[in-house]
Amino acid sequence: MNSQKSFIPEIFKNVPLTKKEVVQIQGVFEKLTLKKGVTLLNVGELVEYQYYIQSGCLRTYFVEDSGKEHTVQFAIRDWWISDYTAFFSSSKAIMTIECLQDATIYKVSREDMENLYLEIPQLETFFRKKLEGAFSSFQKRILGSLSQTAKDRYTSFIATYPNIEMSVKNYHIASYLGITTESLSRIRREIAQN
Amino acid sequence: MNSQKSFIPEIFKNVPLTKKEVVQIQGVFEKLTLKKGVTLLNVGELVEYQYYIQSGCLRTYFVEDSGKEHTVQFAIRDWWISDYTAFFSSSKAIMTIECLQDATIYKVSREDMENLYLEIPQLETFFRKKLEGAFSSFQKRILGSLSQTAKDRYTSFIATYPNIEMSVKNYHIASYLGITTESLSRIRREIAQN
DNA sequence: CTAGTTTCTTAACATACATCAATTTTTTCC
DNA sequence: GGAAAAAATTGATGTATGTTAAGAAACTAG
Repeated sequence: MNSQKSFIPEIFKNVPLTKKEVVQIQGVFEKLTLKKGVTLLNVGELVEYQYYIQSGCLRTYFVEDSGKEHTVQFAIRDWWISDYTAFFSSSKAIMTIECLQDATIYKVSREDMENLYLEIPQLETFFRKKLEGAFSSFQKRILGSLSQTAKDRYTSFIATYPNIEMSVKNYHIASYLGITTESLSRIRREIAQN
Repeated sequence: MNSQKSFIPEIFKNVPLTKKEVVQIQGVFEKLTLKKGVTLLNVGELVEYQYYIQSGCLRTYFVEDSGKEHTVQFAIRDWWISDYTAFFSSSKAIMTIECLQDATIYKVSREDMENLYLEIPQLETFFRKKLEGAFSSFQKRILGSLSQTAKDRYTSFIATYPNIEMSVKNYHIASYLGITTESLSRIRREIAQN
């Protein structure tokens, strides 16, 4: 039945794993295919899973009382996504995860991962390092929001994430940068002119 | 000589450690006492250490070309501090760490920690969970900067970190919130009046 | 291919916060 | 305890980005 190559070595690149370990890890992952527009996680739901993106594009966003949306994270090929604040504390989602482009993803529960860490410590190291990278990115984003104009933040965004820019709407980018779609439009015009 | 109780169980609260492990860990930590005003890390220096705060108050800040300062992190009792982006990648500091109140701290190198992780996996779990918490805080801060007014961010700040507010200058808080000291002053007046 | 819907753009006006320039208050330290 | 330095406050004015409202452009689905 299972003639296709395992996706596990692809996810855990550079992590040395025995065949037995690959099978064991594979057992706790579940494949999902998502259509554009689908909601993967709703506000108020218990967040038990995080998701590895094999293809497609998703975003996590927060909705204010006023109805305004704020994109916290985009994810494309080889990224992970969840409402991490809720995931880490096994609590209820305050954010929504939406599929922006048809996607193939793998889900895994926090509980299963924590159990695997005990048996395969290099998995914990793998995720710790991912987390260190994400921490640095967030810090950079905070610094940007403190020190850069909207135009500079947009320019950095498209330079840093050209693949994301391609697959999302401008108003998604605006809600990630913390500006209105109208302001982004003006910024784009300004950039196009000069 | 060493009649005082080890500080290690205090740092790694809730981590089960044998006496031998405590001694081993203790061997890679070094105690420092800092006077208010001292700079612990300068821009351009290789970042090999992170620091655990036993008492006192420090901050990490970034200086723009224009000279404007942006506080990225405060740290008080039982917090850790570093220029983490540089620390995680063993590269050069882009930020400065400054002592704001006389402090007693413990420093440990990334290399020593990574080696300890291999022998004492529960230390890696401890730091991974710290990192998860820090990740959530950063996410919350990004959401705040996207969705809240300066006044709301200030109110949240003093509610969340009353102990920090006590030990730092208003202009430090302003530079953390991403506003000028003049704006913070107006916000404080407004709050005092109502 | 066309009608309807979604997304993007533009313009006029509003507002939160920044800037500049004093002045007052608080802290430091001899 | 008083002079000097540092920090906080205040007012007048400027600016980046938001808001509202409309229309143009780009998709989507029958």
